[in-house]
Amino acid sequence: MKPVTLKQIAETLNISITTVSKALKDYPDVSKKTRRQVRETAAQLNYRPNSFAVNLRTRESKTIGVIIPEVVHHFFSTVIKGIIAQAEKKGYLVIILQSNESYELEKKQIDLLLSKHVDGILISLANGTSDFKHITDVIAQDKPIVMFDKIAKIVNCSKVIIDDRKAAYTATQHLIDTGCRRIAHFRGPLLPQNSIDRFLGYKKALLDNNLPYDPTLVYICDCSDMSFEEGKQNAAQLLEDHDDVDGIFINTDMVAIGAITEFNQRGVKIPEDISIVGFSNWFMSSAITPSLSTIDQPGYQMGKMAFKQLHKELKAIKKGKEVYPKIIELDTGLIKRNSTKTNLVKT
Amino acid sequence: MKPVTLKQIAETLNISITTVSKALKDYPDVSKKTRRQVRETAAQLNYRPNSFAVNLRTRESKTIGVIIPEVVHHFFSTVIKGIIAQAEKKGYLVIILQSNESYELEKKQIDLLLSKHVDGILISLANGTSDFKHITDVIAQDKPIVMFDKIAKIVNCSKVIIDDRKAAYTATQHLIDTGCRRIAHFRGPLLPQNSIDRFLGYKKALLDNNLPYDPTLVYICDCSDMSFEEGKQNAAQLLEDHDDVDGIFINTDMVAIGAITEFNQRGVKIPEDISIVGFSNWFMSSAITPSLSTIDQPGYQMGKMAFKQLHKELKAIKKGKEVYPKIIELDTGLIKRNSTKTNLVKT
DNA sequence: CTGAAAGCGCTTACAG
DNA sequence: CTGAAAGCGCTTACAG
Repeated sequence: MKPVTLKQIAETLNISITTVSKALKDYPDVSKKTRRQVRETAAQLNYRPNSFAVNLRTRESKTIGVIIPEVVHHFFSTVIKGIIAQAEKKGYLVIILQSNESYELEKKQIDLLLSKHVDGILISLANGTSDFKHITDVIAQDKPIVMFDKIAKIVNCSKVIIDDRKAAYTATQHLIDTGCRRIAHFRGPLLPQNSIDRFLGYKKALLDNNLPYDPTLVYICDCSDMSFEEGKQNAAQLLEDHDDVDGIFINTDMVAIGAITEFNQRGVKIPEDISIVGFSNWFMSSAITPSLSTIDQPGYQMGKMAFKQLHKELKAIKKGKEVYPKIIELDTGLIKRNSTKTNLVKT
Repeated sequence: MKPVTLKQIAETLNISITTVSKALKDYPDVSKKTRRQVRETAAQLNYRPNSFAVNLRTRESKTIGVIIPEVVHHFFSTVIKGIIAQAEKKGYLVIILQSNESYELEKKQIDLLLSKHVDGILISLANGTSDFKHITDVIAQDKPIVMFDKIAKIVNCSKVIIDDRKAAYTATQHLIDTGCRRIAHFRGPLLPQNSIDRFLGYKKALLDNNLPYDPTLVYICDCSDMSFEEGKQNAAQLLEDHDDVDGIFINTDMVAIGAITEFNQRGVKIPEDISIVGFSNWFMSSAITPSLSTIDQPGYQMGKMAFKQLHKELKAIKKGKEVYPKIIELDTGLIKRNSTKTNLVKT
């Protein structure tokens, strides 16, 4: 069954293709009667415009691309959900690609999306990405690109982020406020801006409270598929290295839950012996025992805002207006649960 | 900066567009010299074929659509990962839509994908879907569609599934083998085939072992966002209704983990008082205490196979061959952990 | 080995 | 109010 075209509608009604096209697009210069006839016939024949032809003419695909390091990830899949929902509202379709944290793949995928002529791109950078030419190339082509979560400060485009430094500061301050004095940090990989910022927030909180910063208390984890295991391993290592630690601020909930599991198995009491604050408010954080104090990271909202900003820029470009990159910072909150003690009165 | 076209390359080299096109596509009837020149110029100008024009001519978009009930879901996001990985290998891009378990949305999304002229569709049905005209319409248009996980037996298309009934039977049998005699079931919603099949497998295992089937021991949960909470609630309700239950087979791990959490809080001993088997082998199942015995459900593999089958059909259709729907059944396995007792010798 | 021409299905400036 | 015509960028059957 061949798809129905404008031509067929035109022939059926014995009028021109032009008029059919106009009638369907509600041009004012078509008689009511013709318009009605055309619409009826189109419905009857189950006409669907051929989007390739439309795209070729209008130079719009009504499709955007999303590149994300990892799909199987609660935070990222929540962001995707936000993007898809918002995009659908505005009539956009979403192509999803995953970089597996690889710079090479990310580069290829940008190329792929560009050759598919997506209208714009949403990206969260791979951990391995330290060169940004593939991104600036997109911008140079006048295609809007919006970064979210894992961004590059140096690239001049819109970004949707949280204030990782501030959030980490709050988390660490909470540990201090509840009596911790020797606080370790399980950080993320070295390159990504957000793991750097969380580390800096941790450090600043220590210094502002006149607590010494001790680099041997900082443990790195890749936070990839194995992050639950990494949490267990780091926790075990920490117990071996330092018997005086009384608090840990952990880069991400999954790792924190690994650590809690390890401590539980070894009979280390949380929060009595060691208090823990995680990051992201993964739903399992409230399910584990003890429940995990953590920072709430609004993934759905982030996806939604990222698309909204992209859409704004899309519209601006279409009108030939200048686009000014915008940094959108979403609020985070500290969620106090049972892995930290109740606040002490500040002295 | 306007995109480079074949015309520009042709003008640069003072040859025809035809020859440029042929040279880039490795047609044999182009001289080596011309081919080299064209390739060089194309690279220099950073030529990218306009996919709309190509699609319009070739009637292929090299894009497929995926409709899934929920993106923020460990099993489904794993399937998506498998689909994307396999599709990328074959040069296909993947548009992802989520039905939120709504039949109405699902219908609209099929329409959307069709009007975007995706080459084929992969779908896991919404819980609410009981009419399949939107699916058979796709098939009638000679577009291949492959169902996975949540399928409709009645629709004549390819499907990638597991044998839910058999897996549930195995899970229930394991409870019986380890000494349980009064076994409850937390099942999924009423419509989806896989929750029906899991229920039937549970029932059959009871009957085959001469254990009475008691409908009051079957609890329903929607398994939506709230499924962790549902597990807790059902567990609490079960304790109130029946104090003699010694085992539960639970439709999905997330619900099972909710139940475990509730039992832990109430001091019900697992597996001594109540044994539990879940379904899906979510990674948290091995993290929780006690770790959860469960059925391993190969999500990545399922996504991979679903795309592979679609791709096969795409190629067949292109060659004008007949397509024969195929049912692909993936293996599952019982994973014994600490929420069930060690096997007793069968009497 | 090269190229002129038709055509994919649509949109839109222009003429009447 | 209607329609002939050009053109988006490509592919390919055909002629030379």
